Amino acid sequence: MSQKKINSTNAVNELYLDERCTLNKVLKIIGKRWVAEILILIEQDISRFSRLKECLNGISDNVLSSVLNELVKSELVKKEIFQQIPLKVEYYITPGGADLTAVMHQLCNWGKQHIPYEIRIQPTKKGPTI
Amino acid sequence: MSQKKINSTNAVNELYLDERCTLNKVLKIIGKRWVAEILILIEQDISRFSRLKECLNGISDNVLSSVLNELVKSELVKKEIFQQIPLKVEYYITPGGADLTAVMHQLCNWGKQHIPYEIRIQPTKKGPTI
DNA sequence: CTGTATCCGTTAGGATACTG
DNA sequence: CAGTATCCTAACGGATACAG
Repeated sequence: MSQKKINSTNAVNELYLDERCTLNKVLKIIGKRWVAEILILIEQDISRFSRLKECLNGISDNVLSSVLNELVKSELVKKEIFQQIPLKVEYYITPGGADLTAVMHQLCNWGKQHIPYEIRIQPTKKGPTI
Repeated sequence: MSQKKINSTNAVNELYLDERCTLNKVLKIIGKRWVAEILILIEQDISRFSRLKECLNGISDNVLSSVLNELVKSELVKKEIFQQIPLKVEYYITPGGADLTAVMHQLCNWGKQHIPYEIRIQPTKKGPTI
């Protein structure tokens, strides 16, 4: 990274816009439904497709599949395929993904402090909660 | 005021995630387009509707308006109306909102470290001077 | 100046059936 | 077991006109 005149309004604005842009990219990845849940489940060693589906009440195959593909593409998650019968696939979190979940846990803590409790629906299937 | 179909799978899944962890509620608020930018602009004392619109290249009135309403409703932002002619309104961040932007800056830092550089936004319009 | 009302195209999310 | 292919609908984001 090159040194810049941090005092100039120009440089400050440039930095700001750069930041705004990057933050946008991050939120575009993790801001979609199911993504945060899935990432944190994988962080907690729920590594199989079927296991993830068990933990996520109501998700359909294609949605889980597409989210996993996105996470792999974004390099938050690694996919390992074992060529066996029956087929076996495992997902792991990457170091970058783990860094991200750390911040997401802070987001979650913020929510616990600032978002009021509203409706409670019935407890759902087994699986670790965040 | 559109009413939601509460028995659709879509709404059920949304509720499920909301209940499962507040993280999903948080992301539902800040994960939409423009929301993060607007919140950070308000944090940086861009308090007027017209000023925000200037800073956000391309946003339309109704979109800016609806995002602001959401932020007020979520108590991340306070709205103060001065009954004058012409009308004057100011938005400022709440303590809870400020806490949230702090975490958002961490998200942003994560992005800077882990998201490869692509396009950089050109600072065409005048932005805030921090 | 600060919005709301309405309309409209695009996309995210989901149901279902099928495959290696 | 671990997906993909299709089709479908509701919600989102935006354009425009107008109002307090």
